[in-house]
Amino acid sequence: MVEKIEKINKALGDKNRLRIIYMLSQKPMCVCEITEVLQLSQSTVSGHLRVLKDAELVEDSKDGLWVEYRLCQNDGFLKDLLNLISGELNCDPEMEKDRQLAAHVNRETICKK
Amino acid sequence: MVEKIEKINKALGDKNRLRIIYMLSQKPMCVCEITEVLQLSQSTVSGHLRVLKDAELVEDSKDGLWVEYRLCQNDGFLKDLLNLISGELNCDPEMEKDRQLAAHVNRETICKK
DNA sequence: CAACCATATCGTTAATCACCGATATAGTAT
DNA sequence: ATACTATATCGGTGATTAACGATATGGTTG
Repeated sequence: MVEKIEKINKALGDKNRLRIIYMLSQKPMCVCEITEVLQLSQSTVSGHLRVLKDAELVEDSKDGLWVEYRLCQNDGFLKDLLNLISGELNCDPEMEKDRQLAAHVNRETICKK
Repeated sequence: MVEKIEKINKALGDKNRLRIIYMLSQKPMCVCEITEVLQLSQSTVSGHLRVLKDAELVEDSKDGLWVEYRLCQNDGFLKDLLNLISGELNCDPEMEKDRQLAAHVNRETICKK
């Protein structure tokens, strides 16, 4: 349906949400880790994740106190789309920076203060 | 660059622009023909086309009095993306309706009054 | 059960956006 | 040159959106 595609593209039409998608294409992350990398308020990040989840680009699960987010990979169309976009973002230096930060970020360390 | 992808997805994050993209995936069309199918004001359609052109999803050329729009197909990423989305839209009954209207619409007829 | 924690939701604000009618533009035809 | 025509641009309006701080939620731990 058009509305579905519209919603997906709207969700992907924001830089910070693209940053989230790109990081999640590397590994699942919890909200505090994503917040740490993006340097936005926790409520803003939570809002972005809601938009991505509403568009069924992302799904979540509990890990103790944390909520872990990961890319939805069931649908063929979605998988193709996310691969295409992640592939394109690979060349971006800003994404490279996020990727390195994301690789070293740790939920226990972040929340231990 | 992220900004480029962001702009493309923003452009595709609107139902009427998706309708335009889908019609153009069938054949090039001029503004008055697109306007006729979408049933929006001419200025609104012109605005949508500008957004699509700014995102380099679409290009235009003159045909006498008319301006004809077509999909950009040079870039590999863009081609893949547009194929993916047009393919998905194929199953949508609303798009099917647009396609039929678009097939029978004629610039001389529209402007002959 | 009480305190605590990570995350979600709420209320607000400033910015962006879709839409329209009216007008400007630039090319064609008379 | 003048009139006409298809399209682009302008100005305004109501709706949506990204951001924040403050607060609510609901599960975990003491």
